[in-house]
Amino acid sequence: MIDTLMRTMDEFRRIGPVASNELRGHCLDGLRFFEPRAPIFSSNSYPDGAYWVLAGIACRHTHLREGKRPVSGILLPGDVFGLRSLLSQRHDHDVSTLAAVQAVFFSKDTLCRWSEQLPQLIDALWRIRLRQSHLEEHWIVNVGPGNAIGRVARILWELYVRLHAVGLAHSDCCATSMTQVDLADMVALTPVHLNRTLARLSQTGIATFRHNMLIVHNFTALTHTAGVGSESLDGSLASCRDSSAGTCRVL
Amino acid sequence: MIDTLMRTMDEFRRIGPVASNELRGHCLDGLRFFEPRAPIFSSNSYPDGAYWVLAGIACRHTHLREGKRPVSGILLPGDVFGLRSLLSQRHDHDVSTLAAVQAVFFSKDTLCRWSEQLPQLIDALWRIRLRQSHLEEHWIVNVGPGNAIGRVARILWELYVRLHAVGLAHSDCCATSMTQVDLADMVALTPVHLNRTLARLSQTGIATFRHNMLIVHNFTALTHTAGVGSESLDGSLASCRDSSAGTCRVL
DNA sequence: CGTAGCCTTGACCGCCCTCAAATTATGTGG
DNA sequence: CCACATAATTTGAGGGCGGTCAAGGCTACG
Repeated sequence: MIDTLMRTMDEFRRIGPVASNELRGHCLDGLRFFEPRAPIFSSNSYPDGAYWVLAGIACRHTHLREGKRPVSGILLPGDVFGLRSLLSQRHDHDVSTLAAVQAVFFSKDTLCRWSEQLPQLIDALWRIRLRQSHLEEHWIVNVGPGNAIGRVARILWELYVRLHAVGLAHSDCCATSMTQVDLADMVALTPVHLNRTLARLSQTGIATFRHNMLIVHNFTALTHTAGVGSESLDGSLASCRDSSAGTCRVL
Repeated sequence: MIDTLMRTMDEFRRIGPVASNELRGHCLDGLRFFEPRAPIFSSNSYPDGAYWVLAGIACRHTHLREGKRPVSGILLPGDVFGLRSLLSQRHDHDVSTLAAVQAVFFSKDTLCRWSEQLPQLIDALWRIRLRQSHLEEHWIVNVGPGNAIGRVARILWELYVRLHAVGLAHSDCCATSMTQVDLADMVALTPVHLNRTLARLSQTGIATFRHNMLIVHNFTALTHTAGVGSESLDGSLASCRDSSAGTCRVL
């Protein structure tokens, strides 16, 4: 598991054997476990470190009055969170698990030390974070305009592609660990209307979502329904990789 | 003008006199001008550098079929753009001016050189970029759920606060250089309904938007209408500052 | 004075929300 | 394994918010 993620990280930034060993060693010390449906970070608390997800599924969200709980991102194995909050000195949103999560904790001290001694590691983490930043922008573009079916298709598309990328999908089927209420929060629809929209996607033979399980019957149609942006999103998912073999540190 | 921005940058990251002079010198060489309503970056092109806005107003946006043009961020003096695209090797959205813009161009070579010799400068630029990242997340939280009046209030609130912060507002009045169509794209409403919503805000004595000019009559009510998130947004705007006086480079 | 862009207003309609209830999973203790 | 409680999904009916189409007014500029 760790090996797979290390290879993925290496695509973002070649970190070399020394840093690789340091990181691998830290994965043993800093490993933490979280129950399903448990909070990891809460808003307005003060961060003391960052996490690297090894297994499980989590999400970024906030709590609004009236019970609204908009979700602003999905965290899968290989993703990093808590990094940005270290700079801004405060969490501006919550992070909670959906499925049970294993994550490696990097304390602020550890990160500061690496920043001096193994800056390529910090660079790699930032590049991983950067990819999420791209996804967030697509989230703005897709959750704002567009009708219900387009937004839902967009989310299912992202789930399918990303879960596949980290090996959490088998053929056209993936376990999302999400309820329809979770999905509703992600696309800013009511659970009732989300359910109707899912029914439409199912009736048209595009995708089915039942019991936390997503089955994509027609990926081409799903991509098309999700609308423009999917191609570029595809690029975003693959991007941030360090094709220049890392001559620049922070760039 | 440059002095003011240099001071602001210094709050994000103390960069010292050497870097300060280097940056100031570069502001003369790399200065570029853009007409109002002109493109600066276009999607799917390949980036060769980043910009630091000295004067004017621009925005990030994309082009969707059906003429939709969702806006994902506003760029004001002091803001940085094009930085993230350098890492991902491709622009995933457009940047266009609203008002005429003066911006300093940093070529990829320059940034790479600084990355080696004056890393605190790169760090400062990233911290500035980071603040925008916070705003983007609030954009997701606010453009998604919530009704028209809340979304519009949210945008007017951000405009008012940010324009004030960079001295582009006089008392309760600011020139936004935006049409109602621009605003409509920012909140994902049709121009028609945006107009009605603005009328409501005007009738209730909260704010008026006419002829590119925003006048806030009741800031407290505007903040309240914009809803929760404004307080934390306030924090985001002020955050990312380097209160620890910069012992860590990238952190 | 005329044209073009922007703003404003009206009428109509459909998407999505709200409220409510029925039905089906999931889990827990007996 | 069953009875029960709780959570999640499904379906229905009705209404409001915001979209769409269209026409008219305002402003700027040549």
